[in-house]
Amino acid sequence: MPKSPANTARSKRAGSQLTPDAIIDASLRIAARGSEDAFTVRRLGEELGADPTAIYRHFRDKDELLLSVADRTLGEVLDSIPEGLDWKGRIRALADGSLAVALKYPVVGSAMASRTTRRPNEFRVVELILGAVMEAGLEGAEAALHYRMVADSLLAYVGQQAAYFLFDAEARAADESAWTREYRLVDPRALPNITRLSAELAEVTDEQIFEATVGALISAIEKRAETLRGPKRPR
Amino acid sequence: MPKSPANTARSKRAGSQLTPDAIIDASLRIAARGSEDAFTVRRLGEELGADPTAIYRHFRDKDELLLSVADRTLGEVLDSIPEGLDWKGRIRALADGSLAVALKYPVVGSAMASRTTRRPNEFRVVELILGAVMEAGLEGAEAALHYRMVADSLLAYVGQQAAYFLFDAEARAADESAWTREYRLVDPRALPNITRLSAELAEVTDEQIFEATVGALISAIEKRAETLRGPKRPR
DNA sequence: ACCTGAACACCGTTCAAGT
DNA sequence: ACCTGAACACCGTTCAAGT
Repeated sequence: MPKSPANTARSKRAGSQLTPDAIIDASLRIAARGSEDAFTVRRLGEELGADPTAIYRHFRDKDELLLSVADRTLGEVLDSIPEGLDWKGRIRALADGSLAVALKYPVVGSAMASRTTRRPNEFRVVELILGAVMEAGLEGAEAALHYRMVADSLLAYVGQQAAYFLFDAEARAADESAWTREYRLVDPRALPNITRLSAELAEVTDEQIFEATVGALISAIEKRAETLRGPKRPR
Repeated sequence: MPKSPANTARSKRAGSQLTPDAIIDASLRIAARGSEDAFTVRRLGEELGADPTAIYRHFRDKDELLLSVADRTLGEVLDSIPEGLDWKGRIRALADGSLAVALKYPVVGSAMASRTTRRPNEFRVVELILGAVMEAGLEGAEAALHYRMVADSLLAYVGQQAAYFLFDAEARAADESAWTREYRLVDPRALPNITRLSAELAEVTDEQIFEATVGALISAIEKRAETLRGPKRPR
């Protein structure tokens, strides 16, 4: 903050002072551009108006930067969850928020899906899911197991969606036409089920699939809690 | 097959004749080495005893090669499913087989989890799952939706497991210690659920999680079929 | 104390040249 | 008709040199 005459106009030289937060901000701006802009160290330098290698002064390597970026996006997910929901509502809100944020920053969502960030917001998510499964009626090892089921399944699903979203538009269109076109042209003798359902297969939407998946996870928790609560009662 | 004196000893020059199948075989050999050996075009050339760029004579690019390799591994999964199982058994066998094969060839499993190969064995897998959900009692749009739920969830889960397996041993160990160590050192006031369950969290196994996830998918199908079959009957 | 820029060891892919 | 090998346009990261 000493003399530096004007650090607004030419941001390159004078007011450089890179900070971890500024680097994370720039990373999110690039990530939000999806498949239009690769998330590279050189691109990041450009976005910051600094030398590409400057970030190594603030993060050990690209992986550590990505973990920090991921934790920030986890914060966005947590902020999107309203207060006062019951356990099912909280899990649904977490699921919807995770998908939305993963599709907003697809590079982050796809790269971090199989990772553990071990940063503050991750702990808050764990706490949230554990609270939900305990409110549902699970305890101890059962609560821990079902937390992992929800967390791992959701993260995997959302990560794959983000990875798919990262393809450029042409590659995605080719994949999608598989459902609408190629499944209709299949040998009816060898593949009778596909033949019979080719029209219905083309009409399933991503939203329906996600809703069914999240619903399956919630039902599993509910059912397990019921079984443990009243093991005597016949069905 | 003309003169070529000896194509056994020095496989490099004489008996070159690369074929797509030979390239896929070599790819699987490299993929099976997991994190010990990167799956690169140059490594593939080495494994084949040929110039790295020779594969471009048989595959448009690395992505197309990977899709072909993936379809071969799908064949391995299908071959591992025994005859005569009921629908639940077939889905479980498919799930177990997919996980096993994805962990056997982690590069393939992780790269292909968000893709559609549109090759023969993929159609056979679709046919199998559709048959299972129809045997469970679902039809039309419901069968199509639940097929997608099973396929997408399973593929995502298995793909993430494979991606995680691709880290080298040190990085994995660091991630695992998070469960056993860092969760015990958390602020009990801010994160009471984690504090209470830190011991149980450390003891959940991957096998339990996968079993719970697959069970949740099967239960969801069963429950939906029940609801559609007898909509009148009260619970 | 932080940033720069050349350099290194990698990638996937193209293309003229060989046989 | 297929393979070779130099070359290109990229990567992430290191390190001596600048300020």
